[in-house]
Amino acid sequence: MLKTGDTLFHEGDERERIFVVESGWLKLSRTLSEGQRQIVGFPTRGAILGFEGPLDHVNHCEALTATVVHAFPVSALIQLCHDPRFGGTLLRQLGMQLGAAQTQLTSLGAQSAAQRTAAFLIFIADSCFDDEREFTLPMRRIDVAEFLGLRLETVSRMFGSFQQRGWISMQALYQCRITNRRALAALASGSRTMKSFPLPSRRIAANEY
Amino acid sequence: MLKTGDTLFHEGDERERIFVVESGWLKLSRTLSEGQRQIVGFPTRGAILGFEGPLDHVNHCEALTATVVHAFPVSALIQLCHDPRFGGTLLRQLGMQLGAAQTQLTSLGAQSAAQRTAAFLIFIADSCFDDEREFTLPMRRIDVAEFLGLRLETVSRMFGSFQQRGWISMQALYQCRITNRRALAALASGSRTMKSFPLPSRRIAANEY
DNA sequence: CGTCGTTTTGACGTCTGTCAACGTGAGTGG
DNA sequence: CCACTCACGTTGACAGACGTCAAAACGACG
Repeated sequence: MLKTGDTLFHEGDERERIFVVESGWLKLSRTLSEGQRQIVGFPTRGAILGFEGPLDHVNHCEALTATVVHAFPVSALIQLCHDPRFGGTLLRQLGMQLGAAQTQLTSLGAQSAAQRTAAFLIFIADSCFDDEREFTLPMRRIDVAEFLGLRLETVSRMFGSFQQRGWISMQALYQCRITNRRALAALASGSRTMKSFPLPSRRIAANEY
Repeated sequence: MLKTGDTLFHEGDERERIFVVESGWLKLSRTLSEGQRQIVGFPTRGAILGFEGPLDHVNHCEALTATVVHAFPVSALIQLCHDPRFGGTLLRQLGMQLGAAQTQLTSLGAQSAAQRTAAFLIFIADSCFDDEREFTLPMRRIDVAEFLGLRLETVSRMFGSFQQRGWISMQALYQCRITNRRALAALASGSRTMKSFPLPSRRIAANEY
């Protein structure tokens, strides 16, 4: 049981337990020698935490929202793995997390700032559907930036462009509604570029979805 | 048993088997809709291949050198997991691969072209020590570039800079010797930047390590 | 020697980072 | 209730790293 801002474990801590997330959002990050940070993921329900290295924790993990996690000693997880009911599930979950990390690799390595931001918005929207098409960003701009490998100013500009084009609308800083999913998806997939959507002279009506 | 250039599986293929690498080098990659590719890793001895997604292969996998892999049906891998002798090892291996992907994420998101290239050279050198301090790059420039999220021209320029500074020397296109590991490591760790190592006016002698 | 694929090198453009100023909203205390 | 502060976000001007495009060099192979 963690509340916003609580740290579950630090980079370099000796690993005593493995965690499985029951509910809520966390952020998993690494720090390079001189202040650069990279967020490697936003674990949520079902994620296995603390199994990325052989001995010590290689990531820092902190709660973004109120969060419930279950703790297991490493040996218990391995025991659990021998149980025919769970072993396969565990392996599969780790496989999924590996696949997700690789997807993020592709995004960081091969996509522009606009593409990454569009993909990110769609991903978050799909993960936390508060309402019909409105959702609450569980993280701040700086976290988005460090996840996407951008500067927060760049993220802010992207959010701005998307609003100008009428693709999203933001009632409050963390309240977002996607109003043109198709355009965002086209951008994220790379089938169109930002420049191929010229800036409209007028504000686009919110019903053009 | 694969030879250079053989494909082990394609992105989108139905997954029938999981593979464990016995020896050799492969490359694991993804293609985005419009021609962009990202290499997500260079699996070698010990790596588990094909477990990154729930059903179909999400990556393309191809041999860079002559390679030996063992194939298992998915169910067999899960059975193997129930065996106390292997379950823990399997989980740990997947955890390691996840950790490696996250490390690469950090590199792509937070480091400069020079840093990534330096870290890559050190990584490869440590993985394939043919000789004392000389090794054969198992992949071409384009593969390095797509792994590091750079253009091949940029990789070529980085190799060039490192040679000019006397940090590496290349007898042939794929024969590399690290002659100043400390400088490369300082660059990779971020404790110094490229600009803080001014270009020498003369060629540096190879014994300055 | 000629061809082909790969790598290197150069000139140039642009995306994104950097730095700085300004805006905004929440919380606090007078 | 309002002034003040502080953290966070937005916006603008500018610069630099890296991408893009094109040509030349290089090595392998017939």
